[in-house]
Amino acid sequence: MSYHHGDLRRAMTAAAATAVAERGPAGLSLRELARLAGVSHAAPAHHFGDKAGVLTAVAAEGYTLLAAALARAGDDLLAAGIAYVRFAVDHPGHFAVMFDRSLLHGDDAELRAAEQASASALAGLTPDTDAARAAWSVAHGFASLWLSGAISGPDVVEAATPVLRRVALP
Amino acid sequence: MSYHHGDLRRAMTAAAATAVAERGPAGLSLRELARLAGVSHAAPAHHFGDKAGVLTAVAAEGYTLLAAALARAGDDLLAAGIAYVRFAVDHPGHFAVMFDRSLLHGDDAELRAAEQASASALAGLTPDTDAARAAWSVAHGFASLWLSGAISGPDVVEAATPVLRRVALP
DNA sequence: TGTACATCAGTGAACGCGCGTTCACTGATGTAC
DNA sequence: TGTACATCAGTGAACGCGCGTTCACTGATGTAC
Repeated sequence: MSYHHGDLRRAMTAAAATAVAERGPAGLSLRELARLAGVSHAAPAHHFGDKAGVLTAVAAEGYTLLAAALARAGDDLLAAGIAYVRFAVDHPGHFAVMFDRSLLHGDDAELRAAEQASASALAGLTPDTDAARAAWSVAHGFASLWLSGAISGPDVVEAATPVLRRVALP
Repeated sequence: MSYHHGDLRRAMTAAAATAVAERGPAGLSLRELARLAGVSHAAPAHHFGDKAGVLTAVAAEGYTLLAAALARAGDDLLAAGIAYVRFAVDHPGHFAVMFDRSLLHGDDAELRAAEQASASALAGLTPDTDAARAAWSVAHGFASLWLSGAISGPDVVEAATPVLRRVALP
């Protein structure tokens, strides 16, 4: 690795997401992040300013990934719900950070844009607000409970499908 | 206030719940907790051992409160859902800590008993696992999204009712 | 093709701070006699 | 009723540690000529 890392910013958001997935947002420090990325302890601040800056970048990345996953599901409520749960389980570090505004720079432009993208993907699923909220709530709740270990089983999708179907059907 | 506080343990869990509600579990330190309770910095360790001990006590209290709230709802799925959401919104500090096992002493006897109590209150609502999971998921998801600000409105119960009803109806 | 220079990503030493932990202690309470 | 003693809740000084922040720096890259 040369003096100029080349893609340090990306390497650090990836390391941050992994660390958050393992020990929660509380456990992350800029110095640990630097260690994980194999870089001096002052480097993270150079790119992100502070810890909230790092987590904001992770959250923005998360919203972008989520929006893409939802878009792939088209207008099928059940498929979207499964995509949502799968996203949360596959990217627990991103998921943990996305819905905790107190950890983020809420006015960050990149974050806002990414949020907007996934919000409209969600809203596009159904014109009925309550139906959309119900679909979002089950998917979000199931994902959270699964991640916390409160609901468990051999396979997430298999466990989630019958639960999501109770709301997805018209 | 005398040398012996008298009910310091209770005062500290209450202060901890408030602090967690305001700034999240990450923001809490034993020294801050001592300050909030107006007591020397070594006192919290005397009662709880460490930070996880404090949060475990808060979580146990939360599960006990939740079990009581669910019991009051009887076997009405919708009423139970509303009670769940209300509990989360009224006790955000407890709620934030209850579902993050990494913050707790998972083998604490008091915690396990309280969890057991609210688990059986939940399981008693319906014999159908998927229906119970769906009800739990919507309530949990709605409460989480509301607390994060992702869903908002003038009144929680008013907003939650039509959403919960989509799952509560047989 | 070669040299000079600007830019900026990343370094590393230094600092002050809040933290958790330890430990000998002190003051209040309850109990035995 | 009074004294002696055990218990334990809470104190406060001291410690070492990891943290974020600052800042003068160094090395790599790109561009002008």
